[in-house]
Amino acid sequence: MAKSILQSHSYRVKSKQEAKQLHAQMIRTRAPTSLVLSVYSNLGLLRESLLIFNSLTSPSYVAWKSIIRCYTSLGLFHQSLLSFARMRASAARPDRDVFPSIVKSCTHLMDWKLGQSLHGSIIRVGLEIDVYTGNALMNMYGKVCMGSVRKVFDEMPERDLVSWNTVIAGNAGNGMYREALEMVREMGGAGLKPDSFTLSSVLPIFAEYVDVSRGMEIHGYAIRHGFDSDLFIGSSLIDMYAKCTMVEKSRQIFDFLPQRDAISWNSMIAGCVQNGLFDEGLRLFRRMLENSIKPRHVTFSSIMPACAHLTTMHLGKQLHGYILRCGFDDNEFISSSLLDMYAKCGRIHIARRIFEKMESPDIVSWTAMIMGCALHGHAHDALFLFQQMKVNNVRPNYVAFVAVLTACSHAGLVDQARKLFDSMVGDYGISPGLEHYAAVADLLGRAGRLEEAYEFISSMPREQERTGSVWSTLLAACRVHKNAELAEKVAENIFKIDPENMGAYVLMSNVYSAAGRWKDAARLRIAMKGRGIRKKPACSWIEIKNKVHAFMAGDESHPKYYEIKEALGVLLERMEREGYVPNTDDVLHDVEEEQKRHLLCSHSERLAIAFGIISTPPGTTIRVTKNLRVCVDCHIATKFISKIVGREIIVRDVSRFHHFKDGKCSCGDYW
DNA sequence: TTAGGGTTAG
Repeated sequence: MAKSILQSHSYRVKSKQEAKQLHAQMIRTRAPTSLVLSVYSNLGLLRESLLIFNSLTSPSYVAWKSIIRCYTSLGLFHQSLLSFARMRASAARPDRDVFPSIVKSCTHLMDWKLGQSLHGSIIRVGLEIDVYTGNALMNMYGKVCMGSVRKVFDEMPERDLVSWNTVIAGNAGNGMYREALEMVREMGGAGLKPDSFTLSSVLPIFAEYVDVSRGMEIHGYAIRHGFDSDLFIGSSLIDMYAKCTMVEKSRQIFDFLPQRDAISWNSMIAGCVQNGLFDEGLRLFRRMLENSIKPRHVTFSSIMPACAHLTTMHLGKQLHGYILRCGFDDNEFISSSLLDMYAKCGRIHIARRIFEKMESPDIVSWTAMIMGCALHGHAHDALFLFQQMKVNNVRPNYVAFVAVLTACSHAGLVDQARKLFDSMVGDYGISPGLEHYAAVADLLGRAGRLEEAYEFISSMPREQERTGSVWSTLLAACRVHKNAELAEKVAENIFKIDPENMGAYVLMSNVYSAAGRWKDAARLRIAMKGRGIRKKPACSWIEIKNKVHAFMAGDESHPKYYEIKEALGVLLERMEREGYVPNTDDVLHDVEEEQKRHLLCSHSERLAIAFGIISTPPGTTIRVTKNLRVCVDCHIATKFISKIVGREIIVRDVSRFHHFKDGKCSCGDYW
């Protein structure tokens, strides 16, 4: 009697309060305790469930089942498996409604051995035909062996929507995109319609393919079926559009989501950062915190590249502190992004320390570290790391070769680079891209092997990749080696592809000036003006007491301008006494020598360095960042300055770091 | 019993 009352009640119980009331009623009617237990466990009330369970001297099958399912649903997978073992020892036989939970626990704990033996038990008791059990098994195999997923799926006598979704997710998760999409089609043939689970497996595929038109088809389907306000679909859509470079669309979806969790915030933040909207990414991150959404580990690896690209150390350091407090510092993704940030912000030693603490660095960690060395001109460290990486059975990929070739190109290791280039193609079958060609071509050119460089660039198989920037490196080399003839040939190639290439105009006009062909130089400058082409303005900045001070070339707007100018005057006098001779080669303007000297002194990096010197105590390291390459004269001058004021001056230009100390620079004057 | 977001790029 009591039992039937309870059974009719139990599925309607929705709150703890109701459950308690029912419990009281059950005690009065002397209902079986295992039923009370199932009411509590279905609500995920572990404390209440355990109180009852532990009072049982010999728990029934129903009692075991309840407690196991309660553990699994709360994510307490170890306890769930432990209870299962105890249940078996007590001779209670497992049945259909306990296996799915157990298999799920196994899956989360990645205990594949136990999972397989469970599969054996399931077959022995003939439960492999059960849909729920089969689905749980497929889900487990989806994380280890797709072959087994197919096998279970093919042998299932009955399949439901979850079965299809599980196979599709398995295929998608294992990079078998074609198969996944094929199954979505087949599923329609079996009379089942894709639901929100299906879509959230499919959307990341189109994100990966950068196929926005098919992504939009899915978006349309989601709208028609009311899935577009689904939290999961929302983040997949945000991600898909962002990966297809349509961040505005991502933002629209984000702004209109009825609710947002940490993952939707993260998708949006990552979307901004991946598309170069670093400030916006950081703004959103702050807003996320203001909204009391706790960042997850993924959030940190998404936001860190923003600090790296903006070279804002103090922010990156704050985040590092946060990461340590959260205990996320052993996460590979976070470590890689952290070491990259430190390297890009000039702290190569900290980057190295983080790298060395990593248990098993993956290809990205190695590459970030190699790139960091390249950035700081530590070419031999980079080459050594590249070897070590291979010894550790990490196979170099496209990006790794970009990094190691960059290291060579920053140190003038031309033959090393050619060997690496050949090995990339011959040993690893990687087809070289623009970046690889650019690095080698740059090296050949600067080594004076101009014709070889010309042939090398001309050998690029894909014409569309022979861009202005690849040719420009050679053009710059032609200027240095004063080969006006080849330069003209190169420039012709550039203007054919990219008639607006401002850098090429400037370089070519420099080539003509250097060769004394003033008329030609003037002709080009007029052409530039006519086309409205202007040089990218130079800008340098320095962080003093967490405040960024920016200087443009010839900038007189800084409140301390007169002190800066005075300091530069004093420095110039001392530099000249030490033997400094201004190098006016880079000064394009047709002006008097005296004015050229003045122009050099007003270069943005020099203003920033002088401001750093007068704003910090003696001995403090000066760190300046510049948006273009350091000019030849400023490089010479900074070496003198470092010696005169006895300070280390670190300048990060657009491609690398220069560490100036005692009158020398870490780049060995090769940059 | 099924789902979404992450690190490296002259």
